[in-house]
Amino acid sequence: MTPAFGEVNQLGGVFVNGRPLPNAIRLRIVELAQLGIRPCDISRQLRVSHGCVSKILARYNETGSILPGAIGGSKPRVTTPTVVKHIRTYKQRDPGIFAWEIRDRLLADGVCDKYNVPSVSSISRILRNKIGNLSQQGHYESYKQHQPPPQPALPYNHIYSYPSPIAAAGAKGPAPPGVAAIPSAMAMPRTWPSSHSVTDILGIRSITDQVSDTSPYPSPKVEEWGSLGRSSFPAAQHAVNGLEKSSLEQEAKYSQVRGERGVGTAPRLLLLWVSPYMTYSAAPSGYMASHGWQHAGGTPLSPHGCDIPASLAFKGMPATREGGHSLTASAL
DNA sequence: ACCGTCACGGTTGAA
DNA sequence: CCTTCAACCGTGACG
Repeated sequence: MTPAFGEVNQLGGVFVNGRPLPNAIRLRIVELAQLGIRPCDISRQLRVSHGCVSKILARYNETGSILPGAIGGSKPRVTTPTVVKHIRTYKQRDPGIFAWEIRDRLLADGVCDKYNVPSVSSISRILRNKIGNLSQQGHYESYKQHQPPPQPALPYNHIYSYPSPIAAAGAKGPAPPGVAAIPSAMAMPRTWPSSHSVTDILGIRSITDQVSDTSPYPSPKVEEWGSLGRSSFPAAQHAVNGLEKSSLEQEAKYSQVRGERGVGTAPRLLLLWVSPYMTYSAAPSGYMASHGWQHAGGTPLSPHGCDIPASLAFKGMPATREGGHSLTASAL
């Protein structure tokens, strides 16, 4: 069951057990790190456990992606790409072929042996799910690729206003075959937006500016996010319209500005007091949706590869709009 | 004080 | 449909 509410960690941050942190936060972690802020301070500011900060940064350094890994599913056990290809061929040649006949042929043609031949039900599923009407769809390369998920149900958690666990870039492990792990061009984005103030970068720059919902910053760079994902980013669209409201409201009740200033140790930082919940605000989804994230939905360029999102060329997350949030910045 | 690592309890989604 | 199970998650604790 998807918990409607997250839990609160020791630092006061909200999280949903078992689910990835929202991209907005992940991104922020990387952004802050690139500003030279120490992980421990990032952890405190964003209220994310240091273990998590550490993990996200490590992953980012390794893969260039801020995205979480792909969750769930399973690798094909018998339904390998080769098998699928053969099945497709059989089906094309004889559209009326039965699953059991396909099975026999796989054996007869030596595509499979009796130990790894797919069951009839597996074959049926393959026909249904992967081959469908065979009119086109020639690609089977990415078994993990989500199909065009028709309006996904509500995302796991309204707290995370942005939709969907972006199926992540297979951020983990070795880059998928054939895909350069990190396209140098985007790998290590040191490109910062022209603005240099921390607040700008952090995205608080203008809560006020945020009113307009198209990105306040017609950033050319944001687009790079488009290369995001090997998988779809299905919910992006609907999220924008659908859920954010409610999630915002929900957040709103949580947000409160903390009076304290915590982080005693980092006098040099500009402290950003963001309600811990703010990061869960809707803004990011709007942001993403309005920029290229939708990529996903459509044509993942490189089905499994393009994990690498990209440069963080980001002009700062729109932190929040809608008044419900508390967000204050205080300098020390 | 900081940070890397990992057990834990959790979710997800293809098979 | 339903169940399995291996993938991933972030936290929290340890060293």
